[in-house]
Amino acid sequence: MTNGTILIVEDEVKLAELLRDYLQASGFDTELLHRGDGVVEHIRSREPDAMLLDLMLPGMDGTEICREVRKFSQVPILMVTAKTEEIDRLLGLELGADDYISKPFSPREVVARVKAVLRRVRLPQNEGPLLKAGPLVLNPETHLAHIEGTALELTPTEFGLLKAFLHRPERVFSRDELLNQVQGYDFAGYDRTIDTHIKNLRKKLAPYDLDRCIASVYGVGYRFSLP
Amino acid sequence: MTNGTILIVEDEVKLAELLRDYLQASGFDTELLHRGDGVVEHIRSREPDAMLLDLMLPGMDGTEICREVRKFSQVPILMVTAKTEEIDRLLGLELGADDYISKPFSPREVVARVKAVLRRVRLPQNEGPLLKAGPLVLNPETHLAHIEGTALELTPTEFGLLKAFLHRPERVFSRDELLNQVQGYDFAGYDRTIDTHIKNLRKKLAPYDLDRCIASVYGVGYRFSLP
DNA sequence: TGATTTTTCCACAACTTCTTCAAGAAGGCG
DNA sequence: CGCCTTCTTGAAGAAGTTGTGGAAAAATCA
Repeated sequence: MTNGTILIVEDEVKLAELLRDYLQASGFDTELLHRGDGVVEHIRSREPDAMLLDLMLPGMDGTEICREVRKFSQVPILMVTAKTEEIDRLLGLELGADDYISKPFSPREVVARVKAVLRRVRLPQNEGPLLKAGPLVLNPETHLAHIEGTALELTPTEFGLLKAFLHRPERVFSRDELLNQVQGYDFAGYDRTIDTHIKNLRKKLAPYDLDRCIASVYGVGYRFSLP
Repeated sequence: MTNGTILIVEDEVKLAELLRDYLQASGFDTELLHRGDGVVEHIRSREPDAMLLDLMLPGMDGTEICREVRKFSQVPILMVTAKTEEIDRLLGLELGADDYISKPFSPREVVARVKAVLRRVRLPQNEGPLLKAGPLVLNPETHLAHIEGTALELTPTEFGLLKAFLHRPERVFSRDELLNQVQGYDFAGYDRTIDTHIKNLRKKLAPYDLDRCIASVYGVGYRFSLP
């Protein structure tokens, strides 16, 4: 299995081959181009996973390539420039590159940054621990709740309740357990407080006909289950 | 704040003290050892940020120290040798040192090379690729922020906040997490300091209509998300 | 050092959420 | 069916959280 394919666009052949060797040693496939013209077509047809793009190229300028590619692809682009000072200028151009590396660089560093960019790009895909039940989706990380694409506005307590329920659907929770879960500590007050929260939660779920998913178990507590 | 702690291992006391003075003038903390034995233990317990290591030492040889240290630590080692010709031999030994300096040297040069080594070592940790969200671009390496081509003036704390946010958009950060992220350590004081920074950050983002990207999540913390 | 920037702290207002309570509805049981 | 217990629900005050301007303290720069 390969970590991905990296396109190297660099007119200094020796340098390009050095990068190729290092990237291959790290488990990447590589493709080499030594001129700027043809790069855009290459990306369109071969669809590499990332591109190392030298700024100064015969045939077609790196900035131009970047702009063209961004019209149709979000492929990660790492721009290689001759001088550190140039990076600020390039940033101002809003080319849409993902990283800028100035020469001279160590190949090891380049590999690290390619990996970093890929990691970042791929991150959003492997989603975190989502809690789902039918059309209902809870994301503990973002503290957002959705039903069929529309956001559900929940208070912290309501969110905590639903989280507990979705974590163990069908299971009956006593009021004490729910309070504990939601407050993080033992609550000494009125022991029917949770009823009110359940009420409010049901009200918010009602428009989606999900309020009846929260069933009360007489003398015991509450249970969440899909119809 | 100090730039780091440099361990100087050099048996000529006068020379060692000269180096110490120059390094301290450049903002480094220093530790001096005049014998080879005990260096390995010193590194293990004190964990300096880099070491200047003379080759010829009473007690334990520099090459031997280098090999021992490399068994457990990647601390940057700058080897100091009596003759230029020796460097080639040392290179052949594959000691794992990061730089070789031959006597006689100017203290100024040594400081420069210490800085260079530290920069090289720290780079991969500190900087990552560009952080982007919509029109907003953060460059962790240069500590510059841009929106639509114009620079955004941010204080270190504001930059750190935005960095944390852009690193994980959508995710909710608690105030503790944000403080930690920004200060690098646990902060015990007023627990709403972060609110003020958020306030200031929002103010700076407002001209671009990006202030509403920072949403407060009641009872939890703050979240950054594009509209 | 003095000037400037940055960070921290505070207090008040505005706002959101939580808790409490009481009355009525519904469930369980002989 | 009666009686008792448990649940639902609306309303209102209590409690907690956040936004904000501005001042004090600390750090940084020249």
